[in-house]
Amino acid sequence: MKKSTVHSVEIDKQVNANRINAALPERRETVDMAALFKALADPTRLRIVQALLLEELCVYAISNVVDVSVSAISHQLRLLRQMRIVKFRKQGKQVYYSLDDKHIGLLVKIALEHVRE
Amino acid sequence: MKKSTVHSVEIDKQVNANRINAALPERRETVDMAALFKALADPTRLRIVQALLLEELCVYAISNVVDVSVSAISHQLRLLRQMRIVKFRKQGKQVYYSLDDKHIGLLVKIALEHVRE
DNA sequence: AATACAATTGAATAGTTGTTCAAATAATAA
DNA sequence: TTATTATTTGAACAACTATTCAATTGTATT
Repeated sequence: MKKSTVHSVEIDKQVNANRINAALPERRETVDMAALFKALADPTRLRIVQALLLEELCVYAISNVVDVSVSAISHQLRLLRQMRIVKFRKQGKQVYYSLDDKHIGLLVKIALEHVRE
Repeated sequence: MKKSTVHSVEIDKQVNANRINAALPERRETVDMAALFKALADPTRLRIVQALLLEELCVYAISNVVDVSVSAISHQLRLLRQMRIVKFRKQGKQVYYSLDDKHIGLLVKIALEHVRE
């Protein structure tokens, strides 16, 4: 946090903190970035995204690939929809989901390289 | 999940699920990837990482930059240490932290591009 | 209209997470 | 040694998350 002392050492540290903060993204951007990472931070959601990187799939198919109940998948798809990571189109009784973001594939690719080292 | 019906439609869906799963990373890898994203999925931790991308910093300095208590920062640094995202060196009473991962910078860069659109 | 199928929704629940607070280490200075 | 500073640690707590279950909606088929 920050002490209320006013020694020059404290002031220096504050100046340094301000200097570094000035070089960082705005807080709002950092919060948004964290939210993006959070969308990929769950194995179920990440598996959904990985599958959709390959092809468009309906909810039931996703449920089969990920091996998680249709209801749980639907809940997670809602989150991914709200984050605008996936989009969907309805065809008959089915709802087909696909990726709605060009950066996701890159993020997933780099993360995979990371864990394979 | 998966129904116990044995109609050919069900079998087809299962075959499809297997085909897609075969093209995806192993489950263990997906779990590790999700853990990596999770490390970046909190504003406090992400801010720490962003700061360390610029320069090595001691705990107190990080606390000032991020504007979160030293204790909370220390707890988060422990997580980042366990994930091998940061490393540290001790110098006198202070502990200096720096990044220990070459992929992190790229992930953060792409995420920033994403939120800036 | 009635049935079946695909997907969504809301409530409930167990498990997880981030912070605070107080106490404990560790290293240095007096 | 005692005091001071930097950091870590553990317990506690509120807030959040992912799944399950039951009920519901929407669409197509009979």
